[in-house]
Amino acid sequence: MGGSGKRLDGREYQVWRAFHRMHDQLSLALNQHLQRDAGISEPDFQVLAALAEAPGQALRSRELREDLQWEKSRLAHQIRRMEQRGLVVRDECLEDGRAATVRITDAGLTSVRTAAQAHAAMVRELFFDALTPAQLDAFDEAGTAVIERLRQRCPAEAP
Amino acid sequence: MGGSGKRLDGREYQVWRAFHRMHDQLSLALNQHLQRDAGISEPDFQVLAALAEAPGQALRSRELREDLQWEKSRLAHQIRRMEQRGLVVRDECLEDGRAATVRITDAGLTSVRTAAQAHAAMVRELFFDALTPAQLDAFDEAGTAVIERLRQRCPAEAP
DNA sequence: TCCCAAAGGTTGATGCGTCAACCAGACTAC
DNA sequence: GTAGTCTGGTTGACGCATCAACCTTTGGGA
Repeated sequence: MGGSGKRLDGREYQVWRAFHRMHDQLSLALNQHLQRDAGISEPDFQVLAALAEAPGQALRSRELREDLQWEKSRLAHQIRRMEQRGLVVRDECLEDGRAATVRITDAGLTSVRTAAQAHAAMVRELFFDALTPAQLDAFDEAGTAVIERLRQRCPAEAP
Repeated sequence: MGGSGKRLDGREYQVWRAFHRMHDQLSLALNQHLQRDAGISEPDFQVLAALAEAPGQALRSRELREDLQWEKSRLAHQIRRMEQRGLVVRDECLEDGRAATVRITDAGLTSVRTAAQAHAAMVRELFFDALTPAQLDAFDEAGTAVIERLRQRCPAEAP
C-alpha cells in the first residue's frame, strides 16, 4: 500500500511511460543488431548462451527453463523453431523417459560466438554507459525489490 | 566510453537479467489482471486510455502513433483487432484523404473505465510501492538517459 | 500540366509469448 | 500391482510486434 491513492500522479505516470519506452526501444535496438550481426534474435541468444556455458553444452529442458525463468510452452516453441534452423538439437534423456535434453550444434556455437562480443558491447553502450554508478545500484535494488514483491503478491504467476 | 571492456562483468550481467525478469514478470502480471478485470490487454488499454483522454474522444492515427510511440503497422494491426471487437471505430478524415481517425466506442469507454482503477492500483502495488523515493528518482533519470542515448546512437530506429 | 517524391495507412508473412488442453513416464499409496 | 496423481514436455489457437511491400493522396517543382 503506501502511495497516495489509486490513481497515478503525473510524476509516476511519466516514470512508468519512460520505463516502458526504454524497455521497448532497447529491446528493439538490440534485436535489430543481433539480427544483423549474427542472424539470431534475443531469445535465440539467451538460449544459445545458456547452452554454450553448460557442461557438455547441453541442458535438460527443465534446467534451461529454470535458468531462463521461462514458461514451459515458451521454451518448447522456441526450441522447435531453433531446431528447424539447425541451432540446437533435441534428444531423449536416458535417466528420465519424459525428459528431453537440448544440445547446441556447431552452427549454434558459431552464431552465439559471433553475436556475443557485439551484443555485450551494445548492451554496455546503450544501457550501462548511460547510467551513473548510483543509478546502477538503484536499478539493481529496485529490480530485485519488484521481483520480490511480484513473488509475494502473484505467486501463482511465477514459474 | 566508460565501462571496462567489451564483456559484461558479473555485476552487470546480474543487473541486466534482473531488469529483463522484472519487466517480463511485471508485464505478465499486469496483462493477466487487466484481462481478468476488463477483458482487455495492455496494448488495448494504452490505446483506449489515449483515446478517452483526447478531445472528442478520437485521434488521427498519426497522433495516436506519436503519443504511444508505436510503429505504423503495429498500430494498424492493433486497431484492426480492436475494431473487430467493437472497442473502436475507424472513419475517414475530411481534411486529408489519406488519413484515418480512430474513435473510441461506448463499449471501449466502458472497458477502459472498468480497467483504469484496478490497473493503476496494480501498477502502484507492484512497482511504485516497491521503490524508495531515491530509487524512483534514479529510475526516472536512468530511463530518460537511456532513451536519450538511444535517440543519439540509433536515430533511424526511433519512430 | 505533369511527374515525382514524400506522407498516411494497410496488408501479409513470420517470429514471439500465453493459455488451455493434452500425453506419457514416474511416484505414491494402498 | 494397480489407481491416482504429479511432473516433464508438446501442441494448437490466438494475440502481439516487426519487416517489407504496397496503395493512395498530397504537395511541389520543372
